[in-house]
Amino acid sequence: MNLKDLSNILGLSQTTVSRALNGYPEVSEATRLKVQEVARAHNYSPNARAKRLATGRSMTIGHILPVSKKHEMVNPVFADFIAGAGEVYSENGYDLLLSVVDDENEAESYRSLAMRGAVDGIVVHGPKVDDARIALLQDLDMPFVVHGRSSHVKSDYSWVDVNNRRAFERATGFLMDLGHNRIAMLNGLADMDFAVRRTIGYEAALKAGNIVPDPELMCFGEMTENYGFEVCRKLLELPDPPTAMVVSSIIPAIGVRRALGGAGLKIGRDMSVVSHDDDLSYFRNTGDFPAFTAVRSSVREAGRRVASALINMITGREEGPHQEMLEVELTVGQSTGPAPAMRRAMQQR
Amino acid sequence: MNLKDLSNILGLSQTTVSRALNGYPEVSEATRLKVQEVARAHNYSPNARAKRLATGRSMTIGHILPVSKKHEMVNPVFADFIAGAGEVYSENGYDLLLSVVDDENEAESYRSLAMRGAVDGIVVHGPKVDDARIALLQDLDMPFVVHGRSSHVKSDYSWVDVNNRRAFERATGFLMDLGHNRIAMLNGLADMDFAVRRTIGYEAALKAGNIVPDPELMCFGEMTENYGFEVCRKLLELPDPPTAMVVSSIIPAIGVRRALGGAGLKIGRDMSVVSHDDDLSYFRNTGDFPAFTAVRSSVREAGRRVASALINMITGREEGPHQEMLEVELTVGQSTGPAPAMRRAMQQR
DNA sequence: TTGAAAGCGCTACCAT
DNA sequence: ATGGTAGCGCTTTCAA
Repeated sequence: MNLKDLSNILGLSQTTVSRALNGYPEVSEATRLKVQEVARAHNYSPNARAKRLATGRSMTIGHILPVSKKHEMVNPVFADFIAGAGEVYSENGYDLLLSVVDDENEAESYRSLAMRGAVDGIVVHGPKVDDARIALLQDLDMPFVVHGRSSHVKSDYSWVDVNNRRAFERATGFLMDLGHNRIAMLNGLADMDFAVRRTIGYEAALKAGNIVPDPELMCFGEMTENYGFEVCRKLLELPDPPTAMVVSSIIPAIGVRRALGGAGLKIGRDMSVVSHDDDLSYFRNTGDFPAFTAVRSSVREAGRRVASALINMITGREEGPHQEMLEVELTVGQSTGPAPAMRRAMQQR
Repeated sequence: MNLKDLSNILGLSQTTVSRALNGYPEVSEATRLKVQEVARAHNYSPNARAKRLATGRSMTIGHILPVSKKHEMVNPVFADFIAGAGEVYSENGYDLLLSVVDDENEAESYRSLAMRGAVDGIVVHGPKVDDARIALLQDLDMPFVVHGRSSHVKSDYSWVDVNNRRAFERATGFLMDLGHNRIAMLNGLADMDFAVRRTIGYEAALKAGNIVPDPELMCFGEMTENYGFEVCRKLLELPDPPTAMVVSSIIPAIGVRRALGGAGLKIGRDMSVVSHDDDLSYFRNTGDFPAFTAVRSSVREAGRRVASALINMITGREEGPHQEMLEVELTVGQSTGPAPAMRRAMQQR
């Protein structure tokens, strides 16, 4: 059942039927209702391929997922983000094109998507401090929104970012309020933009309390469980080990817990830990970490915002670059509530 | 730059240029080289939208990711699978359409994809024991391949599955060889097909050793860390607790470790654990679990197989239903090697 | 308010 | 081996 068939059945022209179905104003209400009814009755849905050619838009947003050759855990944040973006796409009739490429061919993949006209816009994931993809997409004249930012890129572009600096400044300050002055930071890879911003926040908090950041306590690496484990072990072996740590994600935080357990230590008693993550399902309702805190960043919400912004740009509903900062809250996520000292500090903030 | 422009530049017809570019045999080698050269020089790539309309194929495979309303961890297996499938798609010029829907609207989503002609085929994820999607897709006349199977569906359909039954039979048998006779099973949700097959394997192994399966030791649930934790705690409180367990995934296995740790017990010494999972990155190189074993099921490889099969079906390279079983190996994944008792058992197998 | 017809950019059939 | 041309199924002018 295509438009021609449908219009024949209705005894109307394809033009009118098309207009009726697409909400054009110049169709009489009677006709519109009739058309809609018959369309539904015959289970008509317009052919997406034809529509795309005729309109010149693909109604598709591209997401590129770079997967490195070396086995790297696929970022769990990615899935959450996609879920949020996907919601918005469905609501607006967009499809989501997911391109899995190994990171060497990444540029080629963007280029192909653009030149083939396969997508109307692209979402950039995991920006580096100095990310070449931004210039590439500008060059290709492809609408895009970055999830995060790229500090060294000076041109104007659209982004939606979480306030990573402030999140880590608060997390660190929170621990300082508890009386800590040896606070370690377990961060992501040093060339990632978010990692740089988190470092800045961490250092700012320390400096505000007249603490000189100790390079020995500042760690960078891929955020795996084992990374958390190894780094925590090393930190514990220092002559003057930290008494608290801010951790970039729940995954290394699991490793931290394991390392501490191995040393007979306990989170919330012997080590205060603040983890920056959205997904607390690993720890939720366990009652195991009375002093375990989390910074909620709402990756899923970020996905929604990025998708909306991009669609608005594409459809011209929004002009210049969309730049949006999402603030995060510092929450104590455990059912048993925070330890007493922590609760006191919380109330001060 | 479109085909018309390009053919004008070349002084050839669109037909010839198209043929040259698409590898048709009736073009002279000289022309072909010339065309390819000029195409490259002018950075020509054929418009995907036009191509799709003209050929009647969308060169796109759909994956539907159902996300339930209640916060559920997005299955990490999904990402691995997608990575494998994505490779094959790239190699064959297919795009991957990812549709994120809440599980109530899932059927509608399949229907829309089919009727709009947005995809040439669909991959079905996470089949239930009795999965309605199979009949739906057959009804829609949409080529599809199931990752896994649906035991209660009697019709013939294409699937690629891991031998879950055998994996759990071997894992359980392996533990029995170590002398265990109280072996718990931490399985996935009971209505998932893979969970049923794993249960069958588990029971078969026990029965082969004249052990009557104890319902108290058989647990089903969503595979979260907390699930592993809670279940393990309950198991330890039994009058006659298990001495070993087979676990369905690495995530609950992490919870198991935590529960054991809380009780002063250690994997490999006080509790033998076999976990069925692909991703050992949580534990790799830690040397922490000399007796921790894993069944590698190669989800990524499964993604590749499913994608290839589907493409072969679509292009008619393969006839009837594609049904493929992937075997798994039982491996001791730790750098420190298995504990002595385990090593002995391994050698017998 | 409705309809006829010209594209959108490619493929594929039928000629030559 | 090469070219002319009729679609693919829709949208969108332009005319009525």
